[in-house]
Amino acid sequence: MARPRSFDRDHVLHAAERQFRTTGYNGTSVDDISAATGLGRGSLYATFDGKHGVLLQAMAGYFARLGQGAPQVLAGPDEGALERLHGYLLRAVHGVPLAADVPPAPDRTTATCFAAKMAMEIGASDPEVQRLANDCFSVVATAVAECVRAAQRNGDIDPDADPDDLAYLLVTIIRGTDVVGAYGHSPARLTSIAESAFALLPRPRHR
Amino acid sequence: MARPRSFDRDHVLHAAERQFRTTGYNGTSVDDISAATGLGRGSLYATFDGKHGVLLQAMAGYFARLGQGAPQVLAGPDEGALERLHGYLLRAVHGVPLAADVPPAPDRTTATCFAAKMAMEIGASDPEVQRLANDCFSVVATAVAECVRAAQRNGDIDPDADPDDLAYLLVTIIRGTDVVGAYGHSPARLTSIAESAFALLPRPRHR
DNA sequence: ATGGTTCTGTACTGAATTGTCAAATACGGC
DNA sequence: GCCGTATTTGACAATTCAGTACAGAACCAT
Repeated sequence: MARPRSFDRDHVLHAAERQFRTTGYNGTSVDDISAATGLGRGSLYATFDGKHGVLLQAMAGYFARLGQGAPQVLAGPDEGALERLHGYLLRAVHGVPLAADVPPAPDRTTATCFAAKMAMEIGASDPEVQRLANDCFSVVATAVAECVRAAQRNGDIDPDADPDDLAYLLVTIIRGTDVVGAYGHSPARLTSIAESAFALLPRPRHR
Repeated sequence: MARPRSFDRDHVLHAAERQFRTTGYNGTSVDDISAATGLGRGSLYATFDGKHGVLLQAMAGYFARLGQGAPQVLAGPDEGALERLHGYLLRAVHGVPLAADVPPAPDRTTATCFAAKMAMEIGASDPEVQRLANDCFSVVATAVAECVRAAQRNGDIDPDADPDDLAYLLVTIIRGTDVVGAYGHSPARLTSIAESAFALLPRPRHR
């Protein structure tokens, strides 16, 4: 028995995420968020507790999408595991694959990992942001490691390799391409880097 | 016949770099720079043309250090090339090796690449920053590629591997560890990632 | 010593930003 | 149809910020 919300919470957070992506955290004012989301200042403070709250909840939403999308893309039968890994690596470079059917890359701004960008800017002085960002890393690394294990079971990756170490390395490479992309390199160059990484994966001894 | 400068230009730019590293570009005010460098606003504007000018010149100074340090650490006889690459990879993870004798790592803030941090924050909307950051990338990648070629000549790396592709991948990995470091991971974890990367380098076919 | 030139520090202005508040509004239950 | 409640809106004050201007200080050459 009261006035209901006139906005969709997830939609607002997604718009805020876009804004934070393009202008950074310290580079966006509350008015920017207000303009991007269509919400007034009052509503922003009442619902999300200001700029910082919007960021935390936007990151939480990103994490939720990631935690659902990454396993969905990487999980599956052992036979196709290596190929799934290959596809993930290539697509991740042009935008974190959140689902199998989601198109890969609009532009570079949306291609980089939101958590990585925020962690790089303010993670060192904001423990909550750092923790949320690391959660995003972990959920992806775990899904990748599981896929590596599947590929090992299928005989496509050297069984002596530590799947967790390999997963950390692969996700590190993907994050590295975010940085290289920020340098202005072309998507083709980033693809080439991802292919090089894939080519170096340790194969079984012989046969 | 006039009053000389009372400050050392490089020293000031280095202090500004530290400030930008810790609070980001948009997170630092001119007063912050003034406090960090000891220079008054007037001098800052007269000498560096304000905040943006300070950033550009600080990045130029970083680039200069990089352009001198990276080749110095990586260049040398073919015999030790692989080991130099190994050492560079391990040390780069804890701070860009600017010279052979410079100690590796104070803390994480100074360990990450200054150019990478600035490019990630404002590179997309600041072509000058993006270009300067990419110059930093290029000068390191070139030195790494040269070292890879040396290792190939010495029979330590598969001669069929493209040294430029390999160099891009290696530098991408190093930049990736900057991001993972921003997530809060321990130096030991970053070292482990670097070791994994080194272990995957393509060795010659056999013998 | 002295004058001219450059540097240094501070005060100032206009704009931007943050967080809060109160009045207006819209909806659901009765 | 009416009322209570939560949302929305816009405005407000206090602070911060960037960039400029100006006056004083320091130095070197003569």
